[in-house]
Amino acid sequence: MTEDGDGLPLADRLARRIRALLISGELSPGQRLSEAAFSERFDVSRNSLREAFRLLTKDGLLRHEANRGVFVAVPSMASVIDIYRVRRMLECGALRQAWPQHPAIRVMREAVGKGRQARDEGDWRGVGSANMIFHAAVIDLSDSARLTEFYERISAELRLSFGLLNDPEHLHAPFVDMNDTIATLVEEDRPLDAAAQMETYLNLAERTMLKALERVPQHA
Amino acid sequence: MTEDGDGLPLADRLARRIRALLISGELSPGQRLSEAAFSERFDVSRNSLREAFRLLTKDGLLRHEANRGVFVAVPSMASVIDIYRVRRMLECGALRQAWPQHPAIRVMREAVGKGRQARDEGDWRGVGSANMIFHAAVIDLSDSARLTEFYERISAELRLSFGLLNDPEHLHAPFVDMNDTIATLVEEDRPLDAAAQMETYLNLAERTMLKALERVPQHA
DNA sequence: AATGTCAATATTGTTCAACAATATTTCCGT
DNA sequence: ACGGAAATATTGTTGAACAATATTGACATT
Repeated sequence: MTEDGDGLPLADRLARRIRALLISGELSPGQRLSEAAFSERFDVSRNSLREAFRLLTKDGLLRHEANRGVFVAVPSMASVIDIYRVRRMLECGALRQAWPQHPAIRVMREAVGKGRQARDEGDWRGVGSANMIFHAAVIDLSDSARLTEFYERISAELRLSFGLLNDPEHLHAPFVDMNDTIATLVEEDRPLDAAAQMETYLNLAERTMLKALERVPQHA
Repeated sequence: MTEDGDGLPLADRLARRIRALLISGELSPGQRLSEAAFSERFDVSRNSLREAFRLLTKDGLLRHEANRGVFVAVPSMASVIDIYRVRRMLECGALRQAWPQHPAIRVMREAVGKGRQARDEGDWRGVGSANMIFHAAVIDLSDSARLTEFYERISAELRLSFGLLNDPEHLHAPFVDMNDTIATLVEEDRPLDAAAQMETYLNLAERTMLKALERVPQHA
């Protein structure tokens, strides 16, 4: 189950591990990542670590300041707004041209089920996770490897923002039913309605997110 | 005028230089890029070069095979199809929500002018260049930094495919007038028509591209 | 106490040399 | 011509080194 990516180069594996730390919130936004400390921690050379840092910087998860080192990116309102702009473009676009027998719809439907169950059990983390799966599946409707990869990056960046919030998982809960509606609309071959519903969803989610972000103390 | 990006880290500057070689066709698809040869050529260490290679690999311009090295990516029909899928999503999406006073429209209009002039002078390279500017400006209509950056990557990848063709620039020429039409539709606040026109454009361009690619001998 | 200066220290940026692991080529016997 | 083993070259990764830049701390001045 735990695919470690053994064949991949060290830097890629490293990047993956650090990414996991980032989205799980074990590294806080703004925190400085010392090359010496991390190469020690992961027991790799500084050179290999630097390659990994570069990848994550390109993904927008780390920020690089010349001669000062790399820092965990600090999500801003601007970045959240931009990310939701991207999501509207990609997710609504994918839905609009969706075809009702597409295999990804099965994944969407399963994610809705998982989300509902998790919500009923009060498992907020599970709700969030099911939500991620749902929206990734929506992107898969477009059948584009490049869009899927790009969305992964955007999604990781958004999770960084969620990490700032004190009570992040509750945000997802109200959206389980909207996912259900969207899935149903696609299944019924009403792609335009599905896209419209997704736009409503994303606008609401964006507002909720920004509102929650507003009352986060420091952006330092 | 020649912004060398002096403040940037060496690896980034290197990546930029190599990228220029790639899209200008000085490095052919499939070609192997020896670490030793290139670190010699650019007078940098192997480590720095490897960092640059990693960035370009992430951009899809290079391919990395374990213990065998990096190669210039060989564009396939599949990649062209995927890229045009992305372009339809992004460019049509950007047009659909375009607002007639957006500053990017000025850039689009200027690009149309440049393209027309270049075409009339038989400057096919200029036509292609103007075309690039036009479509990048279309993306800018979305006001998303992340989409702009993503499109840059996609665009570079597509240029790699053009490099395979024997007579690449002629492909752009017929599209100058379509760009004009699209710009006009946006100016007249008919974003849906503009998007529809763009879809026609992209479908046609994709077919043309695939047809031209079909008669390229080796894909080795 | 607050501030500015300058040396001492730590960190990043980059290079180089080394070696293990893996590919590629060369050579040789059949 | 062919298969296979030895020789060679390349990548993967490490460690140390040093220059350039940033941070810290001590000290003197106001």
